Formats: sequence, C-alpha cells, structure tokens
Amino acid sequence: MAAEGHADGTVGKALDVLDMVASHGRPVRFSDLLTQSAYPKATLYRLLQTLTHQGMLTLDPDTGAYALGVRLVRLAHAAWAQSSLAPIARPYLDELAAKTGETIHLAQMDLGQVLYVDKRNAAKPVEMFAQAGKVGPAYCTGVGKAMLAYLPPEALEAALARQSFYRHTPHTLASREALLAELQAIRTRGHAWDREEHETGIICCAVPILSRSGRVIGALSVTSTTARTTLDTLGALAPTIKDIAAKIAAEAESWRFPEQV
Amino acid sequence: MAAEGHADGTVGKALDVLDMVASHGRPVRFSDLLTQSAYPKATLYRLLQTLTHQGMLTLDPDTGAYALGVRLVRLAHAAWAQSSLAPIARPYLDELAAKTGETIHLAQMDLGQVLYVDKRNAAKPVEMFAQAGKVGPAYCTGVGKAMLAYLPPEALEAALARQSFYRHTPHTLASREALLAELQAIRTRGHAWDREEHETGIICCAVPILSRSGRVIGALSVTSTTARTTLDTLGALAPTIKDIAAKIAAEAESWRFPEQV
DNA sequence: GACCAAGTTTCAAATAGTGAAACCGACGGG
DNA sequence: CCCGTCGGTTTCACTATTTGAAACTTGGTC
Repeated sequence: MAAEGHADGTVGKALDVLDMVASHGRPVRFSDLLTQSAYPKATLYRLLQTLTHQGMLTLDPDTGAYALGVRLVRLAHAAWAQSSLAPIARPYLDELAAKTGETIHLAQMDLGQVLYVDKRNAAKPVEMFAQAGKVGPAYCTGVGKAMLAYLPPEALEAALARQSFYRHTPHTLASREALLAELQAIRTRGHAWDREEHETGIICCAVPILSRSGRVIGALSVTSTTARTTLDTLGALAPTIKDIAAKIAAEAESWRFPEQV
Repeated sequence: MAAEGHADGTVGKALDVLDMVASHGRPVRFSDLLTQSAYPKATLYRLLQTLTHQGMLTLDPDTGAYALGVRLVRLAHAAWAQSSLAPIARPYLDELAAKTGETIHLAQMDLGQVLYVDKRNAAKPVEMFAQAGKVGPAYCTGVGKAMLAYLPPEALEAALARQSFYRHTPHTLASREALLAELQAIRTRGHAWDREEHETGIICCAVPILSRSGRVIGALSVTSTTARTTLDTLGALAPTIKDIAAKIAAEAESWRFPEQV
C-alpha cells in the first residue's frame, strides 16, 4: 500500500498521503505517517496541511490526529452515484437475488484488484454502504477472473503484474500460466467459476458486464456454499446471470450517454 | 460550486476539478469542463490527465468523457467507515428509529453546510448509500442549527459567512440576527427545533453530538410532519434523543482513541 | 479540399514545491 | 530548577514543477 512507483507531481503525492491515512483504520498522528512515508518532514507536513485545508482530511484538535475528511464523503456520494454501476444495477441485483436466493456480488476492476460496489446477501437483509467498497484479489475470485478474461492485452498484462498468486486454498490457481489457461476457458465458456479458489466451501458463477464496444465495465456473480449447492446447479443459473448482466450493460450505456447514438 | 476563493496550490486546483466533475451528474467532456472552469485549456488538460492517471477519474475511451474513478470509491469506503459517525452510530439510530417510529437523520458539519451521513426512514426500509452524502443548508435545518449553536466563535463566523439565508418558507429564519438569537435559545434549551423552516409541513427536533471536550462532532434529529405530530409531542422525545446522542458521543470517543485517557 | 471544433503538445517564464536545519513548547527526569 | 528530548511547526535559499499562449493534430462537415 506504500509501494509507490510513479507518484507524478504534487497531486500524486497528496493522493498518496490520502491513501496512507485511509489505510490506517483510525486517525493517525503526524509522526506515525512520517515514519511510514518516504517524504521528508516538512514536505509531509505541507501535504497534510493542504489536504486538511481542502477538507479532504480532518485534524482533530484534541489529539492532533488526522482522519479522512467530510469532503471525501461528499465526493463519495457522487462517485457512488455516477461512476459505479451500483445505482443502475440495483433493481437488477434485486431481481437476481429474488430469482436465485443466493448472495450476489457486483464488482468493478481497480488496478488489478476487484472492487465490490454492491451486494445482496442471501441470509441477512441489505446492510449499508459499509459492505461495498471492499477490495479483493482478481486472480482467485469469480468476478475477478470474469473481468480479467475480457481485458485487452495491455490492461491484462498490467493487471497480471499486480497479482500476488498467493495460494489461499488447495484450489487456487497460483501461477500466471494456470490463470491464463483458465481465462481462455472462461472466454469460450462465457462465464467464470470460482471453485473454492479463494475460500474453502465457497463457490460462485460470474459473468463479465461488457459495453457494446466490448470494454469490461464490471462483473456480476452468484455465490453459494458447497454445503448448499453444487457447481452444476449454479451453472444452470448462468444464462439468467448473463441476461441480467446484459440488461445492466445496456442500461449503463443509455444512462451514461443518453444523447449518444 | 464553482466559486473558488482559495484554491491553494496544485493540489487545490486538482481537487477543484474533481469537484467539478462530481457536480455534474454524469460523465463530462473536456470542453464542457473547459467552458465552466477558469483554468486555461492546457492547465485543465494536465490536471485531468494527472487525476485520470491517479485513478481518481476515468476517461471513457469510447466517448472521451470523464467520470469519477474507482479509487475515489475506495477512498470513500474508508472515509465512510472511519471518518464519519455513521458506522458507530448505526445501532443507536436503529434503536431511536424503533423507539420513535419517525425519520432519523445523522449529520455532520461540512464547511457551513450540513452533510447527512446516515438516515432511517419512517416509511420505507433503509435504502443504500445513495441516501447519505446529501448536503443541505445549516441555517434552516434542525441538525444544522443544533451544530451551529455549539460551534466555537471563529468556526461559527466562518459558517455564518457561508449561509445564503434564502427564505425557503414563511418560517425560515432569514437573517443573521434572527439566527443568532435562535442559537442562543438552542443553547439554553439544549435542543433545536425545525419549525417548518426548510419545508412546509416538516418539523423536527435535533440535538448536537458533542465530544467530551465540547467539540461539535455531529447532530441527530427526529423528523416528522405537522400532519402527524406536533412540536410538543416531538419535544417529549428530546430526552431520548439527547440520551442517544450522548451514547454515540461516548462510543465515538472510545472507538477513535481507545488508548487515550 | 478547405474549414471548424475538439483535443493534444510545445516551451520559455514564473510559480510553487522542496527539505535541511533551526525553532518552539511541552514533558520528564536528574 | 535546569537540561535533554520529542512531537510538531516554520524558515529560506534552491530547484523542479507548473503555467498558459500559441502552434499543432485529428476527425468530422459542407
């Protein structure tokens, strides 16, 4: 999380600092950040000041600790509403959840990682935003592989370079080669499996959400447990999932550019 | 929204651009932003490039339109979880909603504006994040006035300077003087009313959430309609609301700085 | 084929950012 | 009571980054 290769300009550094503050789960002191960051004291200080002044961070006067500011929450709202697929997809997720009775995930790709932007839980009722925004690995999740499979070569390369290939379970595809073969299989099959590759007992069927021009804009998955379902049963849902994914894609396109062709 | 007085440094400008993109409800073209912003072409172009490169914006290659990027969503999640009171307050909001059966708002102060960070709706079940993140005026809402009343002098001054004092309804306190008198009344009373000051027919009772040191960290309100309730009935709930606010304050403090005194 | 609009690149001048070091106030021994 | 230290803030000469007018592409239109 602190491994920076290319912090272009002052803006990059500032955002880097923002990430640093975000990565701690709680407000951080100046000195904590100082030891963690590569920036010299004065530079870090100024960056923090600027960010605070801009409302992206808050400096708690009682404790002298920095926390993420409210301006970020406000931007968050906008980001959530406009950038992510979540608001468009919501009714479709509901539909899919109702049809399947299983856990649904909606994800987007973020620099080689999977960002979950919305979710329907099989058991519990919907929780608030806290559930979304989580990130996960791409190489060993259904949604991750579904998106990787349809990435253009350069983007795929960039994404692959960021995979850890840690073997979470005995089923994890823990090498570049194994993953590439799997991606090929996904392309011919049209959907991706998660065969307990991330967590034992958890399986899922995922499909990519593609724009008309073939660009990956997200992925959709139905998750279950080996205790309750088999891959085959889940596979029977694939057409339904694809159908919903197509609807989401269509709506995303028309909603985002209504005046276009 | 485009009125900038103090865009310090490059970072300020970049964040300004970010806001500009966010303020449009949809992806924006370069030229739209250009006409709107004061920045010269090349400058704006570079800022957009940097932000895009940093993942804060996305450039849709099909249409050449900029939208908020996923990195922002990720930061958003962190901001939501750690900066705002929402996650801490959630169970208490539920409790208050159950007790009162009315609409509950949890808000924080953001540069003279009220930022709603969570909500319980009387009628409908809880919606997703989309509901939170909304901003509203401070001078004519219950939560806004509750927070203003307990702000230190300089902060109050800064906040007042940003109020529009637009007369939304006949009951709106549309002058600085009227508002100041009201704030004094709120301090002695311990809670704030909204007497149909923002919307006709909507009333509410709000209390500030204060840290042990007396700093304003948020506000909590119970809202209803004149059709259903009176101010007096709502006022009877004031002790309950204060109680919940105190609990939230206590938890916020212990959660954020567990190792402190 | 010339024209126009949108987007991208250039380059010298000017601004804004850098960071070693000095400074400050609070704390805690000795 | 004084001295050393620790977290945080400020200074200032040095430099790298940012700036923006203008030139240049690209792609679509008449």
